[in-house]
Amino acid sequence: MTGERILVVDDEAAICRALSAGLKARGYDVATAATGTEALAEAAGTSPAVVILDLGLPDIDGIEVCRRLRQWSDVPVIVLTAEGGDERKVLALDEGADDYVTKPFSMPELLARVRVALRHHAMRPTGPDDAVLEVGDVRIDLGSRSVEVGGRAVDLTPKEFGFLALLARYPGRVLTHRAILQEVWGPGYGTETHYLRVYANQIRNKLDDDREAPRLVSDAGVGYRLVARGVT
Amino acid sequence: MTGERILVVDDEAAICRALSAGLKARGYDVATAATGTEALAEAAGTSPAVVILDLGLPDIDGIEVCRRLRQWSDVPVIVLTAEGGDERKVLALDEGADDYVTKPFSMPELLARVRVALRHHAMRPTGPDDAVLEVGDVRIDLGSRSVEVGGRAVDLTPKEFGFLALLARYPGRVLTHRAILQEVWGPGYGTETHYLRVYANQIRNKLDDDREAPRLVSDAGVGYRLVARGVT
DNA sequence: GGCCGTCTTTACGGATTCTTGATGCCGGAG
DNA sequence: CTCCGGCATCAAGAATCCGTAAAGACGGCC
Repeated sequence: MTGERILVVDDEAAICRALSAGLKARGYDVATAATGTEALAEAAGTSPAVVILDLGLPDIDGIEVCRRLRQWSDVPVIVLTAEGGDERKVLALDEGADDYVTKPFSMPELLARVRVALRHHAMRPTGPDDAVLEVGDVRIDLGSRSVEVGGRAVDLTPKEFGFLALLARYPGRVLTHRAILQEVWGPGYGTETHYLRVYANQIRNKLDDDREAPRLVSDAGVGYRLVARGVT
Repeated sequence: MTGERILVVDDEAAICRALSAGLKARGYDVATAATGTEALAEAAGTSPAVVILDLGLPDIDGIEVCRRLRQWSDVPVIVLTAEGGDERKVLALDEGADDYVTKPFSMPELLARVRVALRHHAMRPTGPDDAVLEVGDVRIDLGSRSVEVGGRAVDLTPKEFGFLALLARYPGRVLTHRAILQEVWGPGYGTETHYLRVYANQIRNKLDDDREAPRLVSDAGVGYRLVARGVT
């Protein structure tokens, strides 16, 4: 098969089959998973271009799957579920899902949404799922959520890691206060720029950053960016 | 603090109002348009971060609006409509829409989808925020917010950078005092032309500009413009 | 219940940036 | 020639932003 790889996650075999058939007919390469753990393993192993995810999984909650996926990958996730509750919907979207379709769904529509997801995927910043980011001597492993600088392991808290990993995805580029807050802390944050000062400081301490030429640069009134050591 | 700008396009005033209220309550900056031509003009003029588009417009078909928008902009478009037909849905998504919500819709869900759109837009590599502008020997990197003239790095304050970057976006063209003030200082400013003299002077100093043939030219009584060195 | 790591909040000093006022220059209008 | 408006320049006070430390709040874990 030459098409993009799509991972279908659903515990009902009938739906899995129906989706697979429809997707394969359009030339996609389909993999399936029936449980959350299976889905995460599959995603890590085969790095699909799109994930179609049912929320009603037997082992892990679907939203939790989405959250874990987002920790190391930005593969587009289309949630597909029977539950119609607003809350779940909003939660899923805020936790990293890119789209949300309720059953019963129409196959043409789903296919169109898959195409949208692939379109987004195609114009992504860093190449295909890079689980390890490197900026200068800072090495960030998104899979194991570990960081080392110059070979020395550094232990960061979740928020610190999110902050640093976000900046590392766009090396040298300024990310605004607002963008960082909304991505790391979640929507609804956007004005608490004070958190950023506290965390930037903590990160600089842990990275053993030079105060005169820090790797984590702050642009007054705008935001922060991460640069290789010694570079502007 | 003013949030992201969102353009709402709908010919029913009631819906427009409802959407505006909900969005403004979340801190967004909302513009509205009731027709397709209006929408396209508004989008070109104010470059919103997201467009919410009703398909049932009086003049141009919504999908056509979407298509034309895509010819020069990659702003996320969320289609919002009463029509439930699959074909229209698929067509809209394939013509560049990023999401499709059918009425009646739930406000929390729509807001969540707006957040998804903003997330995508913010993380875009080659957005309008990533260009490198060059005017003569002045090089302006909008991504890292750095400036260099003739290879020498120049460090500007946020307002100085905003001033210079704005002029550089329209090389050789005059921007009026009012236009510059409103763009860099924000709406509500427009008469404080004195700021411009101070900042124009500071910028000229930092660029090491020749007083006889400055790169940053002031047109008496009108405004300022940026030209390549030695050119009128 | 007590312990511990993490997140949130408060406080303050110092540096940068923005604003504002004063002064001098120049060219055009009266 | 003199006055006046717009511009350039300088300088100082005000406001803002950043860095830093440390204490309180919260939640998970034993």
